[in-house]
Amino acid sequence: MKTLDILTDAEERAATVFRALGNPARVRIVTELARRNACATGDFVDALPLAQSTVSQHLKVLREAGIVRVGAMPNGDTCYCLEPGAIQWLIDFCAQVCGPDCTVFDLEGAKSDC
Amino acid sequence: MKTLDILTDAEERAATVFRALGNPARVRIVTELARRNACATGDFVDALPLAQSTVSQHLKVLREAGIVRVGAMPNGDTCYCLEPGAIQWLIDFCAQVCGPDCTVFDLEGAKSDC
DNA sequence: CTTCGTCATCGCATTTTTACGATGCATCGT
DNA sequence: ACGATGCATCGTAAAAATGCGATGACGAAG
Repeated sequence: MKTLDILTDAEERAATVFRALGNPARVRIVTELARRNACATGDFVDALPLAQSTVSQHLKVLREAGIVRVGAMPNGDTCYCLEPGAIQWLIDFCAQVCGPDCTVFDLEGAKSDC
Repeated sequence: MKTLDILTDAEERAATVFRALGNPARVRIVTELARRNACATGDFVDALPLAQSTVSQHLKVLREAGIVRVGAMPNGDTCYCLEPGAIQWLIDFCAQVCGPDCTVFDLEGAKSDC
């Protein structure tokens, strides 16, 4: 993919986060994580019809996009949590793109140029 | 990519929209569209360091993901607008995933299992 | 020390995405 | 009728993503 260095930092980051979330397995991982607060890798392997190595890859993508964080359970097991603020940042980005109150212009609307 | 039919409809749609937005050029197209309300294809070609055919492809992806809508200017030229509600839907999805007030759990936080 | 359980990473095959030029196809002005 | 203009689509090449088994790393349990 072409680098496209005309983008703002926010746009660049948004594209990265969007891409990371743009996969069914990874969306599921995130929703699962939001629901259960913290999961071991194995939990995702159980919850998804994918091989362990594949799930691990997906977790890596989410980690590198800053959506997910690895930690350790009290018992020492690895665990994944949502990166605090990552989703909120995305929401803020979207809201800002759409304007203050997310006004979207309709083809029929008075504000439209179409 | 594996079908992963365990996903809810919302998750499925979210993954599609995320994927469509997960590209620098397409993020730029959307922000440009939000800023200028309506654009002809040529406007994007001017604004991006990409060939016309490539831009057209990106617009197709955004169309098929329901993020963008084609219409016609008063003078008959084609024009693109943001699909009303598409971004808002995404915001709502994210907000819902995170919980009512987007509570995100920190590794150090009292609510964390880590 | 050895074994087992839990993950990450590697290597590879397949599929998908991305980008481009070429081509087709309307519409507009002349 | 004719040549521009503005786009979409096609065909194709290169790059990236996806998925899996095999392998390695490493602490727990025995």
